[in-house]
Amino acid sequence: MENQDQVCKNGCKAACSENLAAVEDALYVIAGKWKLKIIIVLQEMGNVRFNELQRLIPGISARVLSNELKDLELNGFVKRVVHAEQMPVVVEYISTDYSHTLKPVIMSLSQWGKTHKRKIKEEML
Amino acid sequence: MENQDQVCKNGCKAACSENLAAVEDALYVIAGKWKLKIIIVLQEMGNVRFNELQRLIPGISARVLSNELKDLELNGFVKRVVHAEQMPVVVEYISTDYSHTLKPVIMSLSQWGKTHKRKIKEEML
DNA sequence: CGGTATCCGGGCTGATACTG
DNA sequence: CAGTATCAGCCCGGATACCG
Repeated sequence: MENQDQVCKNGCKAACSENLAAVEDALYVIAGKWKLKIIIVLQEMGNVRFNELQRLIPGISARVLSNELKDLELNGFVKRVVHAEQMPVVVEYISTDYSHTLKPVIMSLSQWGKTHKRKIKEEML
Repeated sequence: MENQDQVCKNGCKAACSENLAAVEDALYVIAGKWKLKIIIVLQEMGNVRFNELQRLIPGISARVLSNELKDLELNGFVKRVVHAEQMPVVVEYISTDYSHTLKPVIMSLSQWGKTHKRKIKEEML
């Protein structure tokens, strides 16, 4: 029986580390306080300018927003569009098609966040 | 038409900030480099002891693991079980029922992580 | 408007050593 | 085994000022 147990545990370890690696890969790109939030806002609002973006995401500073946007652009989640025809220059950020592959992740997180908040509130009583 | 645009944008803002808040609530609890990983391992392995847990999660130090586990226990994701009958004392950590409500989140992240990795690999060529 | 440069403080972290 | 204590470094991120 000890043997059976061991066999099972080892099987679990394999499945486990596979999942672990996949989640790690995902987290590597979208982890952090702001990345997902920026993606959400851009997906829902369409095209957004820098300062408006900052206003829509409470608490983020210009420097951090700027850095995050560069990162997101590098990873193909965000496109930076410059309208040079206007003065002063207008810059807009839009979400890419690829960023929409994150929809399931965002939905499940949002869903869980809602039920979690409900649970917390009930516990307060 | 400018008006229509404005109406739409405002509608989006409402929906947006709702989603934003929900995701924020979720991230508040499970964000960070380790939390989800610990939960995954515990869910897949059943009961795991401290040092084994550390081995299963490459890169985590004892101090950090200890802190994360306390956090997770406080938030109801993990149960700490002490088997006092044995010497030296055996401590096991197990995932709670509530932690299983995160399954959809974990699955979507894992799924996305896999396809993302595939995409990255293709881009390398 | 759309950022960047610099300064600076605090917190997280790894390393190491230690305990019951 | 299952952690905790201490310390030093460093990176993140806020505040502020500034630029085209």
